[in-house]
Amino acid sequence: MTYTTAEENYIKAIYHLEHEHELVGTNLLAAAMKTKPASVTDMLKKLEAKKLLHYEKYRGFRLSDHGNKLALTIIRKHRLWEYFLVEKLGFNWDEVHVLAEQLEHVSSEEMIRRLDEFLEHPAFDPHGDPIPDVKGKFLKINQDNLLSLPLKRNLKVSAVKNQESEMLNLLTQYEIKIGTHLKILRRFAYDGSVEIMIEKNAATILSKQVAQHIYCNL
Amino acid sequence: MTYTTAEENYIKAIYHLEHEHELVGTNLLAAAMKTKPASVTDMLKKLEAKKLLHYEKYRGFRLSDHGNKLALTIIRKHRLWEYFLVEKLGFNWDEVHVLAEQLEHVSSEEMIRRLDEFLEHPAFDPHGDPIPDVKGKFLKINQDNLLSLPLKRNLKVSAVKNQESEMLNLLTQYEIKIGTHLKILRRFAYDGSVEIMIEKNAATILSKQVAQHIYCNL
DNA sequence: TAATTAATTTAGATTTATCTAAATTTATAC
DNA sequence: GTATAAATTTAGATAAATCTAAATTAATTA
Repeated sequence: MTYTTAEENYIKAIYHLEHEHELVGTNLLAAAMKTKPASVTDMLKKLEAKKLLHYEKYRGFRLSDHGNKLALTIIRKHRLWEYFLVEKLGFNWDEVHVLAEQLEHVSSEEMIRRLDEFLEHPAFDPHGDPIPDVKGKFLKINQDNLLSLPLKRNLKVSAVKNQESEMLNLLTQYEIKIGTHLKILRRFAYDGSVEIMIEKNAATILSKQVAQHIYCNL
Repeated sequence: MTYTTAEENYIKAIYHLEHEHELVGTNLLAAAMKTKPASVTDMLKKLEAKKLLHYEKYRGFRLSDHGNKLALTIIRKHRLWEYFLVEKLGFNWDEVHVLAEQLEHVSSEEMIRRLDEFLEHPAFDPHGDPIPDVKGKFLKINQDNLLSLPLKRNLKVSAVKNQESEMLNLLTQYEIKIGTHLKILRRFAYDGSVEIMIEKNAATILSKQVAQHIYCNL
């Protein structure tokens, strides 16, 4: 079975939304895909016909096991290419997401197997996200974002869950990257912003918007 | 300006046909693209609108300077990816053409510049074809195929101009690859076949079909 | 439970790509 | 130079993708 780029992008988006939201509907998916709900309905039917999701009209939809597996192979490809672009070609972590979106649709199981081998089976991509193996398994680490972690503990940045280059640029500005040590000093209820100390530097305040995408482990 | 995959494939095909044939017409191009002449005409108009070729209806067409430049960048991408797949991922030379056809359409000038650097600026791809540099320049070597080269001279295989894996497989069978030394013993007028000696082995006979795609220099 | 609102789907229009068959132009033969 | 053949283009049909607007279903509220 082969899938179009559009189909693959839908499957990937549904996978991510299912992990980020309790309920995933046509409207939410339309917003994520930057298209209209009517177009989403059309695609849902196509994806159901290809057995990638369970779908009952007006009631909802959910990835099938098959769809879930496909999503993981696409995510695997995406993250392996990101790793390649940063580690081998020397790109910055904020430049690779868009390129990987193209490369992930190049289809060859064998090529990805060999790429994985060439890169020596990396477990995490440059943003700290785990790379699924051939079977779709990946390491889960105990991590949470700066809005929920406890104050005054030594934290280490493990992932950044927003890959727009504007966001990643900002983090570079703050000198925050994967592995950076930091401590949460306090939170401001008024706007949700968070005061942190990065490594041994002076304290800085991050907006709620930024803080919620930074994940750390203790 | 951006180009669709279909447009890029047409430009590449026209470039190759212009170098292999005196006259390139709608029918020939249709055959090369495995489509119908009417579809070719439609595309020719699109490519002319994008200033990639000169076109006068019923009279003929030819790549513009701009189109020629585009063709060379696509060929550059294709051959760099082929080199990567063989040298870094360990593919055989007969497996990479199809993959490179997909990778060549991933668009990023910067990525190709970095890939070229990572590969240390290779001058030839795994089939012996020259890789154009950023400006579209490439090394030209004095080579000819086994149908036209002189008898009883020491020759070295410099390129193979047919990248179907059936052909490349056959060559592997004969133990012929880029760099192999051989000598032409005689030609048979009846069917155009060619008797050669490969390295220091016993003599073998190649069909005209095979011999015409093997290029050597003295 | 009926009325209202929100979410979702359907129907039909639009765009793009490609095909077949017919028409046109150019090249070739007599 | 006219007739014939070959190459090319045009016109119109078909299929896929995506949109707008209207219709339908489900959820919410009184």
